Amino acid sequence: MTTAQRRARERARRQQEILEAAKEVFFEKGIHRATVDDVAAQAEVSKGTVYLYFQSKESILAHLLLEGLSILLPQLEAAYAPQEPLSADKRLRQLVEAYCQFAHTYPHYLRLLLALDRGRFQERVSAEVYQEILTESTRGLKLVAKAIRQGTEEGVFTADDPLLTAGVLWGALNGALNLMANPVRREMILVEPEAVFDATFELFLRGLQAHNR
Amino acid sequence: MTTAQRRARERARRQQEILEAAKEVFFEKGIHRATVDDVAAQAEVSKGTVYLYFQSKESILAHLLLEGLSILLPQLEAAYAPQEPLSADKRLRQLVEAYCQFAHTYPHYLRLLLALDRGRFQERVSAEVYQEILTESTRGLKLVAKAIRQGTEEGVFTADDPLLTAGVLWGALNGALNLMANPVRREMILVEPEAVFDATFELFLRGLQAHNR
Amino acid sequence: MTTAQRRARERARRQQEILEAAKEVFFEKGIHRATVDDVAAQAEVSKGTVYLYFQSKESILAHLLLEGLSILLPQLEAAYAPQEPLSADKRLRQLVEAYCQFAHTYPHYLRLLLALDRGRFQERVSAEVYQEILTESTRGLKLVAKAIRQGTEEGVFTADDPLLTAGVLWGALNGALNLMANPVRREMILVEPEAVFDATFELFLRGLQAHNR
Amino acid sequence: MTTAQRRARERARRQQEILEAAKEVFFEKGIHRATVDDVAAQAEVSKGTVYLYFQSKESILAHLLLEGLSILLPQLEAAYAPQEPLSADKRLRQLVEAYCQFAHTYPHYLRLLLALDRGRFQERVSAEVYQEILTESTRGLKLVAKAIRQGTEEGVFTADDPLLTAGVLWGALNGALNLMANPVRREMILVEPEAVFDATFELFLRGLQAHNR
DNA sequence: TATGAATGAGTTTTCATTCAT
DNA sequence: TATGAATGAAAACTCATTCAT
Repeated sequence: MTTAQRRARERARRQQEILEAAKEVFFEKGIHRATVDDVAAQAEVSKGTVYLYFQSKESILAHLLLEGLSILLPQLEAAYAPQEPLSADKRLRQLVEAYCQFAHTYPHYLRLLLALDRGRFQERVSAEVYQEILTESTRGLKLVAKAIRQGTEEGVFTADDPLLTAGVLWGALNGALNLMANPVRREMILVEPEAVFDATFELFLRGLQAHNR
Repeated sequence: MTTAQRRARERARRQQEILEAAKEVFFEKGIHRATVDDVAAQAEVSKGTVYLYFQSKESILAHLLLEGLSILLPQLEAAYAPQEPLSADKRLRQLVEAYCQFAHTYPHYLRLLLALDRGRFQERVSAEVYQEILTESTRGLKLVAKAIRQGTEEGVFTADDPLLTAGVLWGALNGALNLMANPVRREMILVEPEAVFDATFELFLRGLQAHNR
Repeated sequence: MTTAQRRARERARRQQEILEAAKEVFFEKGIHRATVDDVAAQAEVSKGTVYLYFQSKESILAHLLLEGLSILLPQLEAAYAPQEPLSADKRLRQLVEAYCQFAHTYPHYLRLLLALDRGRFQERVSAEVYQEILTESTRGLKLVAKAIRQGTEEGVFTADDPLLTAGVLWGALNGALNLMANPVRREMILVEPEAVFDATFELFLRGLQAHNR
Repeated sequence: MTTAQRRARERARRQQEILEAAKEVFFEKGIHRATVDDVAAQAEVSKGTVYLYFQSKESILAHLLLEGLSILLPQLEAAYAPQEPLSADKRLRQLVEAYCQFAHTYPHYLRLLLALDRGRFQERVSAEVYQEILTESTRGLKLVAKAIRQGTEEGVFTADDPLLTAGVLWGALNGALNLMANPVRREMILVEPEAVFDATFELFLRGLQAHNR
């Protein structure tokens, strides 16, 4: 039992070490250019060992993604502050601020989240991991939806389908982030990235509040 | 003279054929997985011929992108309808509908546009092509900004910086499209893609119109 | 007849133009890196035309080589000065000086001559051209041999086989030129190229003159 | 420890095997026409494996060159016979004979040495390997220079700059070898290669000994 | 469990040469 | 005679993944 436990802990630690190395390498060289060799070298293990802990390069990516979500979600939950008596407006604002903060503090994780599309995750990743990514992502979205629902119940927001509206906000914010992540498009807009992010939320909020009409 | 003309036409046609083949292949296998070999095979020419018409794989992509823009832009311009006396509201709505229409009719081009980020275009593509992409993209955005400016001048919209606001709309709509393009996220929202797109615009418009406050 | 003549002249002129272009391109980009396309572009003709006048890239090279020889040989002949009453010593010295001069004035042609080995001339070039290269090269060598023979007849040189001795001189001088053409070896010797060339000849001459044992 | 040692030995052996295969292939097809695929096939390993042991095609060449030098140099050193009391004349003769012997026994390595010019070694090869080539080459030349210096000190040779004179000899001998390596030129001289080599040295030696005048 | 050697298909790109017009 | 589009065989190099030890 004890041995089994130590084994499991050892294994988890090693996996974490490799993940840490992958993070460094992926973020520095870019996901495409970084090779599994690079990851192994950075983790100071052999390439074979990497494959002992992860079934594929994509799988490493998926775990990294999960890690990003595991950072983001507590922050969103804290921002939502379920136990405090807060206005829907404030709640939403705090959620968005938390996301903005996350985008700013962990640009690499953000890039991963935004690029979620890319990899052939579904094919190359174990069903559990894929499921977990889905669950975690949804959790975030549901917090937003909950804040919106609160607003509609309090009569300050107008939204028929809170989950859809949360999706709209989520998409719009990501759209803003995506837009400004691209040099071509940045040349088009000519303001700092944050301005677009903020403007997006303000506009969205105004739309949400415009209940008459 | 006639010979030269025919030559030029032949050349243009062949280039178009290859582009068509590339479109097929890129859209079916995905940009990453499709190879120049695939393109050549699809176009029923040799690989060398492909390189006779395009300087690199990225260049093919860029031309495809340009083609997409050359479809989208006239539609946006028609939607804007400069010569007609239209309300800003209507103009904006028509622009967004045109974009939605485009997204629906040419999902492949859309994917290209949304994926613009990827490639290292700037490095692998002739300066002219890159410039053209930038110019064309900007033209679309400026139409949107113009409609918004008209609204502010007419007192129906509130927007300090029309170009920024246009960027917000553009980003938000793309965000919606992106969101729904991803199976993971589609599973999260549980409505059809168009609904998110429409909801995004309606919310944005309401925000724009909420001039008091 | 006249028409045929003009045709022939036209053809010769065109061939010369292409050769000129090839010279420029080969010497600037290096023989390996220069392509037939480059040559055609420089000559302002189509690639097909190049192949109308030369059977292969190697053939162009061979003709260039021939051109180099056609510059070098008159100079060697002038240096030999058959009609003047000259000492063998002087004659030889003049020949070597002429070669040194040529090496200095036409480094590109020299490179071609020294690299004669490289190409698969014999296979890719018409028998006539190959024969001509051989004949021309031999003519130069024979001049040197003649000067040496004169010296042995006058009793100032010791050389059993003048042609062999001429070959030795020729080889030694080329060896010196080759040696100094290479950066690795230049770092080894640490003097200017000309010094090695001159020293080679002086040593050779002394050896030639040391007739008493 | 033992494992590591065996690994290292295994690795060295494999590298040697590939080098052996490369030698065969390069020497048979010529350096230009031989491909890395050929080398891999000859070594009966995959192409990837070749690149596991050598960073580039040029690098293989460099190692081959180094191998040739590692054969030649001990023979030159033995020929110099530092501990024996020998006349400079004899020493030099032995050095040249050793070189001739090498040229005869290892014509392929010789070809590599003579063709050293070609490749862009400096760019494609690790600095260490390049340095080593330079060092080894220089060592041979210095032996020759030392013998010449001994001769000048003993008053039997006349040479202001022994290193330069050694370069002259080295260049002349290589020139002779080069000359006879080429079919075109061999047809010109009409004697066996060795004769030119020997004649070169004899003439050089006589020049060196002609101290009066 | 850990290693790292081995794989080999796959990638983009080049270029001498041919040939229909 | 001149054109230039088309060819397609190479070529060098990469890298995710496997597997014997």
